[in-house]
Amino acid sequence: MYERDGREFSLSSSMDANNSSANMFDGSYTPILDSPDSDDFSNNLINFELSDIFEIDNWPLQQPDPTLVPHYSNYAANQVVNTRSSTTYHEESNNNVGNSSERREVKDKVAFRTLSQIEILDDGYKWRKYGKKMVKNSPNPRNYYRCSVEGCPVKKRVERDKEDSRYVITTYEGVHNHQGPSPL
DNA sequence: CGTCTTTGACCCGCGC
DNA sequence: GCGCGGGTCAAAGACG
Repeated sequence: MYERDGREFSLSSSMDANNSSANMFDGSYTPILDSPDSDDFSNNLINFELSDIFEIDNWPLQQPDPTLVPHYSNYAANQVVNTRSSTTYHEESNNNVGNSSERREVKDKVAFRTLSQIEILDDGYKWRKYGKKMVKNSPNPRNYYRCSVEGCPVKKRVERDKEDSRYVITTYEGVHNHQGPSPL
């Protein structure tokens, strides 16, 4: 359970969709629209709003392309990554050691900061959690997920913004090597 | 019974 | 070399 503003609510993964107590989320999905332009695509909002794409470390900060916002709001990570890959930061493996360079050639990273009360935002892919760490200078843990599809290199990190825990920061790394957000 | 989560241990890079 | 912080592994447990 997660507590905020005196209320408490549960954190759910897509795996919990058949949880009989699903209606504990009543009222939690209300989109918060802080941009008047967002009305056009507010119907696409599921249970969060993309607030911005933000700079991590020394990534170049880019303004979100307004035409892509509907994609963002659907949290279709593959579309976002693919769309931005040509202009976005590419991590290069300068430290190639031996033959380890194959899996580390170029990775696309994209980070979202979303206003959401739940942390596990269903982006259509199936994720397997493989780690959880407390991060320094933040009261919130960071969760590590890998795409469940065998051989798919995509990972994501999910944590709450230490500055404002109403926000969830999700960082995707890599590109799915399989089709479709519903591989199973 | 297979799949996924949990959680402490382990690894590794980096700064001192 | 050592400690710290971030990321990952993997055994054990939970769960459907």
